[in-house]
Amino acid sequence: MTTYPVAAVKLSHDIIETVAERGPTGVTAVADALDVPKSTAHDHLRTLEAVGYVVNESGTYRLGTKFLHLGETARSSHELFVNGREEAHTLFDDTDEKYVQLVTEENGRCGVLLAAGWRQGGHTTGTPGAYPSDLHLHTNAPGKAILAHKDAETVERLVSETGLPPRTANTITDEERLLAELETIRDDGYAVDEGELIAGMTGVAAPIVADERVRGAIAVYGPSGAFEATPGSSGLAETVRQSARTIEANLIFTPE
Amino acid sequence: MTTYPVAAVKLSHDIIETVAERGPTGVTAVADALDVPKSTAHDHLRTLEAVGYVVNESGTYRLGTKFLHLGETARSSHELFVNGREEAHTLFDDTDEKYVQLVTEENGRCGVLLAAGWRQGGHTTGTPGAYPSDLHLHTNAPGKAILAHKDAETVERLVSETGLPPRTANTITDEERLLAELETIRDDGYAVDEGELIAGMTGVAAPIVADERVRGAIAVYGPSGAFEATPGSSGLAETVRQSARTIEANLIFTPE
DNA sequence: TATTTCTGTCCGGTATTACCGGACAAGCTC
DNA sequence: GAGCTTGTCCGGTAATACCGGACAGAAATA
Repeated sequence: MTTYPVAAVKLSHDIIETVAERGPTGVTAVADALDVPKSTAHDHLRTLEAVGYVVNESGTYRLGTKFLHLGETARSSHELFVNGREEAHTLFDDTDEKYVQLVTEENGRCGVLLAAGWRQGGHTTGTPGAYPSDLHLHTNAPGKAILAHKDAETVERLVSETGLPPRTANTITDEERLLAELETIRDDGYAVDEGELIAGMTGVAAPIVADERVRGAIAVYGPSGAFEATPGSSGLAETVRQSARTIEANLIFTPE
Repeated sequence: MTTYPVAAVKLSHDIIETVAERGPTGVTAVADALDVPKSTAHDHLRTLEAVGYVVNESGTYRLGTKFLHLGETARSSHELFVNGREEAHTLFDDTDEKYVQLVTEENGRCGVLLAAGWRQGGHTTGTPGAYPSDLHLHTNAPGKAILAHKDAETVERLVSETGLPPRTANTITDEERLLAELETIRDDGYAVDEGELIAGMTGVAAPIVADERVRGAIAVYGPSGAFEATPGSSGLAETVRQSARTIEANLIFTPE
């Protein structure tokens, strides 16, 4: 069980999460949802408002745009994003009608740095779609690609800590099968997800390795119907691997 | 002086802000920057890590991608963004080589919901550039457009609370002049910023009003040289106003 | 319109806990 | 390998986060 040295911060986090889930919410609704006194919820909301994390609009609270600022700052300071953003967009342009993600690892979970995909109307806005949170590594292609390049003991530790919770019926929940698949991924140089994260969605991902360390992975996702029987036999897997290599080169050749 | 009912949350906020400014930072650096004991900084960083706000990479801490998720959630739940996003991109496409922003008001500051502008390489990524934080309303075009449609007492309150801090030499710092300009903005239907936020950058903004209430503003910015002598005489101001009207219509006609 | 029942906000006491000094180990740089 | 860092951990205590209760105002009821 993870512990929280500063309990108050954990509560504020839960409140933010609640407001995020419910959209604009009142004090009592938040208090009820988290089963804390109304006054406590109010204390936290007031501080969160003072620092700009939430906004008070005549009684109801919503998330502030400060998170957009922080999110942008977070990824702009990430060398994988800086070195991979352009190539990810190139890959996106090359693989029509699919989604492209640039993923790193954060505390044993997937951290999505870039998600291109949503085409709005006619023109490509290129604006990201969803930035999912709390994605376990074993549930998707980029996560597995990352996992495949970790030491055995790290994998063991992660599995024993968090287990292998399923997302769909196809999610790998058996450790034996996971380890076998990681072996395959190392051999092939890419990972495949056939409806393991989202039913009906297939993905191909290639790991990004630099200086003997996995820095993340780049992935292409799309409706399963849009893929060849085996993504490896089509050129797609190789295309994704090429993108990964380009980013690896950027990482290595970039000064600092 | 604003007060913080839960001091611990305020400290965590300051730590996040510090990490945001400095990029990947160690415990001692954070502690020194905020003048708190190393152990206290560590306590907070550990909790922030547990909730996913920061990531620990072998001793140094960086911001987590969770902020991207929260940022996206924040604006997706905002009716101005939902109803204005497409029109903002259309406006962006119509006004080449400029920046477009969709702005709301948050606690007397500007909240940037959408910032289109950065063209990467040849293809339009449309991906947002900067999401600035802590922008006072009087320092820029969309802010002034919003301010112009607030009650006199609200304006008075905001000015007396925060004053009129300058950003550049052109920023309005005199209350008389501000009030006069707000009058002009109401008459014209648009606001102009000539190097008041950023030296050498000119902007035109139109307020977005629905149900007797200012919901925000939409703005076009660009290098001052790219603008006609007076933005009003060119068609630009009218173009921006049209975009604002379209968004107003979306806001009013959208169910709920 | 009067009444009831919500809401969000505020206050002050107390027991919890956040803060802090100090100590440890591991990774640097001379 | 010595001397410096660094990040991490522990436990006591004084500060404070939490909570019950009370208030005013807005809806919703009648």
